[in-house]
Amino acid sequence: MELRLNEIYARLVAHFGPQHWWPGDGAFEVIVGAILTQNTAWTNVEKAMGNLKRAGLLDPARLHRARETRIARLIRPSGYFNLKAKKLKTFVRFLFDEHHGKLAHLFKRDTASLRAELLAVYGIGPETADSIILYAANQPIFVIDAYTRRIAARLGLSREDATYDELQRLFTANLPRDTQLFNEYHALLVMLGKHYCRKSAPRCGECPLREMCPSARPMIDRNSSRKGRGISASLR
DNA sequence: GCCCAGGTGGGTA
DNA sequence: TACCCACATGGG
Repeated sequence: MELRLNEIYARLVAHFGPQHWWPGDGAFEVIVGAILTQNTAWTNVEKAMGNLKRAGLLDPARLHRARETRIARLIRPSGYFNLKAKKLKTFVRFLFDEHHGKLAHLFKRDTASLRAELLAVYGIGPETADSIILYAANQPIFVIDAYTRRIAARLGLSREDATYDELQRLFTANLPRDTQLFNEYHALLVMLGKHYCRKSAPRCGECPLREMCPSARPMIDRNSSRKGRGISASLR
C-alpha cells in the first residue's frame, strides 16, 4: 500500500507541482477559511474573506467584538451565512474563554488533545479540526475531505462507505508522519478532485492517475456511451 | 433550471 | 447506530 501512496503522490506533484496551501496567511485566517469552506466552493469563500478583511475583522479580538448579524452580512457569499457567523463567534469565544485569545496558547498542546478540544467546539467537525491542526497549527495530521474520500474509493484504496477515521488511518499508517508532506498531499488530492476526479463527468482520459485507477475505464465508457464526452471527447 | 462545492449538528426510529 | 434534513450562495 505504501508504494501506491508514494506513487500517487509522485504523479500528482509531477502533474500539478507544489501547492503551498495556506502558507503566508496567518493562522487565524486559515481557521476562518476552514470554517467558511464547509461544503462550499472556495471561490465563494474568497469573496467572504475579502469582505471580512476589508472590515478589519480577520483578527480574533475584533471578530470577538463584532456583532453576529454584521459578520453574517459580510460572509453572505460563502453560503450558510447565519450558521457560519455563529460558528465563527463560537470559535473566538472559545479562544478568549479558554486561551486568552491567543492561538499560540491553543496550539501548545499535543496533537491529540488539540484535536479533542477543537472537536468539542460547536461547528468544528473532524475535517475542520484537522484542517486547523495541519494548516494553522502545523502539526502532522492527514485531512480527509469529500475529494479524498471519492479519490480513495475510485482508486480501490477504500470502500465507498469508509468512515472518516478509517480513511485517515489509511493515509497515516502508510506515509511518514510529516507535516509538509500531509499538507501537500491533501492539497494535491483536492486539485485532482477539482480537475479530473469530479463527482459527475470525471475526466479520466486526462487524469494523471488513470493507469493505476480501476474505475477509470468504466467511468469513461459510461460517459462516452451516454453523451460522447468520454475519453474520445476529452482527448479531442 | 439543475448539479455541485475543501461539512456539521440536530432530530427521529 | 443509521438515516434524513436544514443550512444558502455562486459558478458551470
